Order: sequence, then structure tokens, then C-alpha cells
Amino acid sequence: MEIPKEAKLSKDINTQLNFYQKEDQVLLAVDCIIFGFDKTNLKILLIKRNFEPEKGKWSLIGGFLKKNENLDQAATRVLNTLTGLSDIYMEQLYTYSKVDRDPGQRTISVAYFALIDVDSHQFDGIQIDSARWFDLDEAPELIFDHNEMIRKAISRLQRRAMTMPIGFELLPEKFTMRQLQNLYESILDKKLDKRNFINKINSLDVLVKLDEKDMTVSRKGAYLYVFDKEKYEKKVEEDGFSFKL
Amino acid sequence: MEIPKEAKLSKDINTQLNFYQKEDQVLLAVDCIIFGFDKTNLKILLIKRNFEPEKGKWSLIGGFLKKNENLDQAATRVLNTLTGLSDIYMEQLYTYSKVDRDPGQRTISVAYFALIDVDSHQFDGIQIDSARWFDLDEAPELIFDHNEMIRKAISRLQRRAMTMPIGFELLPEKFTMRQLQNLYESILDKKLDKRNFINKINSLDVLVKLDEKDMTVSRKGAYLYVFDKEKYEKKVEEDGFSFKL
DNA sequence: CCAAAAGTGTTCTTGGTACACCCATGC
DNA sequence: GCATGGGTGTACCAAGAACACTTTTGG
Repeated sequence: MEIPKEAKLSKDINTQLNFYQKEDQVLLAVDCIIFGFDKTNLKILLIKRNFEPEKGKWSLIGGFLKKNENLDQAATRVLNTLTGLSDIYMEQLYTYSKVDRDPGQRTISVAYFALIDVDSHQFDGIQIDSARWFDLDEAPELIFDHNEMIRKAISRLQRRAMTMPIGFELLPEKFTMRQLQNLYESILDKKLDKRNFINKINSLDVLVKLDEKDMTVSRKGAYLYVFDKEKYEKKVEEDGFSFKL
Repeated sequence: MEIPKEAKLSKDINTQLNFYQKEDQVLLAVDCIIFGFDKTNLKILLIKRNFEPEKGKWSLIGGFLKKNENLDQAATRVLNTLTGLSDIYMEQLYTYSKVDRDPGQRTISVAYFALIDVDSHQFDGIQIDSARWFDLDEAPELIFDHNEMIRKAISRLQRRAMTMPIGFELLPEKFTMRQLQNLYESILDKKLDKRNFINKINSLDVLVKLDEKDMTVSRKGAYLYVFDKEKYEKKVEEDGFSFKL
């Protein structure tokens, strides 16, 4: 660890002192794993990269950190610039730093993941012609270490599913129990028992059953529910909100 | 951080092409939260910073990423350079990027945490005169966002305690049940019932009871145990190894 | 009247939690 | 012989897992 032993104390143009001039600088990228749910399946959004290197290959959306923003802001900006989406749940995942991970140039990448409801966010102005939703199990080979990022994101999402009401983010405001169960089955990648699932969810006491039914899928119709954000937040305070399926 | 705005597209000495010349570059630091256990209490290792800015204040140990290494290597190197320790469990925690987090210069820091057994690793050549172990609850105010890093590290460690045999890292090879319980009580910051704890640990079936006793603390003496790494690894394969206390 | 999805409870098993007394030894 | 920490088992309760039939209605 080379500590600048006698760094000069001169102010630079930003009136900031540069104490660490002898250290290497690097490019910091941000890559976003975007999970979407369409009431049936969990998907990820990928794009065909339109610049070198690896132009034309499938990739996560990404960009570079700018001097005047932090990483959360960079991730939000990248998502917004490329998809038009804003006000989206995002969370930092992990930082990838293999020396040769990007053949273009030494780049460290901070991966973020985002959760969106596919149907409610028909990004009208999708800035990328080549963006496409893929089912999790049919995602193509991606550039660099992006497949590894997705694997880690899935396992983080599985953990989050047990400790956060991710339905808030991935489902429309009103949804049926079946849709919620589909969501959990997609995320956990296993079938759940319908009765046990409903009992468990009801015992959490964060949903409100409406008088309204969704008639689009069955003849009988299925009651719609909404999340009760206040109840959820009270629960978090009191006992942390975590469950098992 | 002045990046040459129109760098020539010539191969640099590493025969790498630079595709992203217009992007900002930043300093990437690595900071290490070092947890130690001395058979009774969980502690963290801090140093008095011996260079500007914030010289003389308490701090995590840290250093900067070099061009030819990845972050895991940088964290290992920083730990080794400053403490002489090698072969230590380390794990990447989170990346901190507030624009003004380091008043010296725009710096992004990747936090790592390390687990060591305080007694087995009497770092003979401790390179830092001012390093000191602190109990978790009596740690001083630290520079930058280092206190925040420690909070996050503790909560990660609490999670790890339930899904990994962290005793491998934090205890000497042979240890008593009481020491193991002390470790879990320190990490989880709560008292545990002795009988329930022992029953639970035994049901995990990853410890081997030796015929040998530790006579240093009680007159009766306490049986020593060792971890059975093979059994543990088989368990991870089969059912993931996770428990509750 | 039938196909298709919705809705609904009970039993069994597992695992968590609470709890108190005797043991071995060095002094 | 006593003080100190070591070692041990049971009973209760909560929650998870397995499981099958009836309801509704559009066609």
C-alpha cells in the first residue's frame, strides 16, 4: 500500500486537495440486472450492445460513474437513460473487478438490480431498439461476467423475497393470490402448495382483500388484493418481517 | 481526475485498446473491517491514521486498488501489508461512493471484512504501531463513513453466523463449547440458553468431541472440540447448512 | 352439463423454547 | 467442604408440510 509520504498540499481547480496523486485510477462502471414480472413469469431485460468491444452481443444495461454522482445515482441514471423508467426499486449487489473482465479497458463494475412490474411500466420511449425480456432460464450467453452477475442477483432476490414485500415492486397495485404465488414460485424456482401459501401470506397480515374480482383468467373470477404499506412498515419496526415458505 | 479528452487510439504498453476514453476515472480504495475473537469477546482492529487527511484519527485499515490486481487481491494485500496476516477469511461487503466521503479526493471505497482468531494470530510484525483491538460497543468515532461500514459488517456477520461455520475462522483449532457459545453470543449480541445451544450445535453434526480437556478456566475442565470440515462441506452440498438460534 | 380455475381446514411432524439439578475438581 | 464452571433431558408450544374436495360460471 503506497501511501503518498509527502504529497504536496496544493489545491486543484475544484479547491479540493489531492492527497493521493500517486495512486492508480480506474473506470467504474455500473451494470443493472433488471427483473420484471408479467403476472406469470420472472424475466430479465437485456440489450444487444451497440458499441465496441463486443458490439452486437447480449449484455446487461450499463454505464459509467461520473465524477459528480454516487453509485446509486449512477445506477438510477443509467436505468432512466436507457429505459425511461424512474422511481424504481434498485439495490447494490456486488462489485466485480477481475483484471481482464472487460477486454476494452481495465474497468471495475458495480452491479445493481432493479425490480419492475413489466405491464405497468410499458416504457413508451424505450431508448434501445434491441432490448428484450428473457425468461430466466432462456437468457443467452452474455458479455464479460454478466452471467455471473445475474446468478448472484437471483440468489439475492430469493433472499429478499423472504424479508421484503417485493410484490410492491413486481406486481401491479391490484393482484390476485395466484399472481402472487406465481411470483414466489418464479423467484424461488419451485412449486408451492396453494393452501399453505395463502395461509402463510394471510398470517403475515399485510394484504387487503378487495371486493373486486379479476375476471380475465377464470370463469369464477379471483379476488384482487392490495398491499397495506403501513401495516408492513409497522411490522418491520416491531419484528423485522421475515418468513419462510 | 483529469482524463485526456481525446486520447489517441493507440495501443498502450499493455497492448490493450482503450475504448472508453471519455469517461471519468476514480480512485478505488479498499477498507477492511477486521473482526477478531479472543475466546470471550468479538473485537475489531482499528488504527490511528498516520497520513493526511484526517491524520491521527481512528480508521479502518485501507489502501488503494492497483491496476494489476482485483479487489480480493487488493484486500488481501492491504491486510497482509499492515498486519502481516495471510490466509485469512475475507469477503466483500459493499461499495461506498458518496461524492464527498473522503475530503482528500473523490474516492470510492469497497469494504471487505475479515475474520481472525486473535490469539492464534499474534501478528509478530504488526506494521502499525497504533493498531488496537476494540470491543464492538466501545469503538471510537471513525473517519469518513467507516462507522457505517462497521454497522453493515456486523449485520452481515450475524447473517453469516447462521449459514457458515464461522468458528473455523474465529476460534483456535481446538475450542470448548463455552467459547463457541461466547462467540455466538458476541456476534448476535444476545444471551443464549446453554442447553439449547449445545443441543442445536450437536444436531448440526459438524463438531468432533476430543478426549482432551481445557483446564485453564475451570477446575473440572471442559472438553475440547474441533470442526469436521468434511462433514460440513457434505452438509452444504446436501441441504445448504443453515440454522436458527 | 362440463371444463377450468378459485377457494377453503385439518392432521401430523418438526423444531424452538423454557427450564433446574448434579458433577468434578482445586483450593 | 465449598466455590466454580461443566454437563445433561424433558415437556410444551408454534409453525411447517402434506393433503382433497366443493364452488362458480361461461361456454
